[in-house]
Amino acid sequence: MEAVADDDVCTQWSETLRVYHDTSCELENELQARHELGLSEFEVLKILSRRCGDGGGKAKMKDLEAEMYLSQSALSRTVTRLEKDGLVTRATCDFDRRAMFLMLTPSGCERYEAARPTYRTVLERHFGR
Amino acid sequence: MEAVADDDVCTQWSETLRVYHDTSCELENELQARHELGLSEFEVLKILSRRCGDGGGKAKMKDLEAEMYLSQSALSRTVTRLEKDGLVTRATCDFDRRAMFLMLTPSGCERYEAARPTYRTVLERHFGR
DNA sequence: GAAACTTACATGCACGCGCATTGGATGTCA
DNA sequence: TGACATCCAATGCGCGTGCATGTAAGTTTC
Repeated sequence: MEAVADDDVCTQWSETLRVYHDTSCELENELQARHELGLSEFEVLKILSRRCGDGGGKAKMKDLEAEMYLSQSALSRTVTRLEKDGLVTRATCDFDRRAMFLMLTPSGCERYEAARPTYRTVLERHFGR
Repeated sequence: MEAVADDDVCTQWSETLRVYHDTSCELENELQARHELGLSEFEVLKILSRRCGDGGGKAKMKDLEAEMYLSQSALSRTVTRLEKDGLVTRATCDFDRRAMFLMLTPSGCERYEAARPTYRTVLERHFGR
């Protein structure tokens, strides 16, 4: 019974790999095609919109980093992209001028809300009932 | 009950993301540090070694591609890397000169066998009992 | 059997990632 | 106060990936 467990971990890993790749590819493609958003970009918007409900969620970079599976540098550039697209604004923090606050712009909020159904649909296709 | 299902798919996806990232990062790091192998490289060796048991498994590129979550171009380059390291050899197929056969070299076989315990250990740490 | 199509693999290219480093701000200790 | 460690974010760099394309070899159609 213990020997069989070896096969199990491989199988579980293969299955995880399959689900991850299928889902992330489709998410990436759909979000890009329909909303001009990468998956990382979307995830940032998602967290920001959760942060402060509606009307401009804000969060520090460090907090975002902790909630995402993205390195500090990758996150920094993702935010740069979002900022360039006008979906997010950076603001220095008064209390700690090393830190940066992020704020969702109205346009960012709008884009996120538009993309959310696409996101859900894809997830439901892969995990749904 | 149906409304809750929406939360479920997100949760399932988050969980998949977490497991995938944690596991693949650790696999990548451990394989690289201990055996100078990337995860993609290892997966190719793994399939090849399964293909024909011991003594030089061989397979066509197309078959490999079908078994991996890797684009055709990425696979081609992965094999180039493996070939450069002497772990694999390319051979043109007599019957179809477009196709390439891949063969595990003794060195490749050895490297794979050495790396396998590392691979298993990591998987067991993440999926085990 | 020649032209049109398809298939297998390699390669140019752009992009996003992680690692390491940098630069500026903050905290600490003597 | 001055020296040093720590922290936050940005950036240089190299790498692996996917997409689009190129090239050569097989297949189909007439």
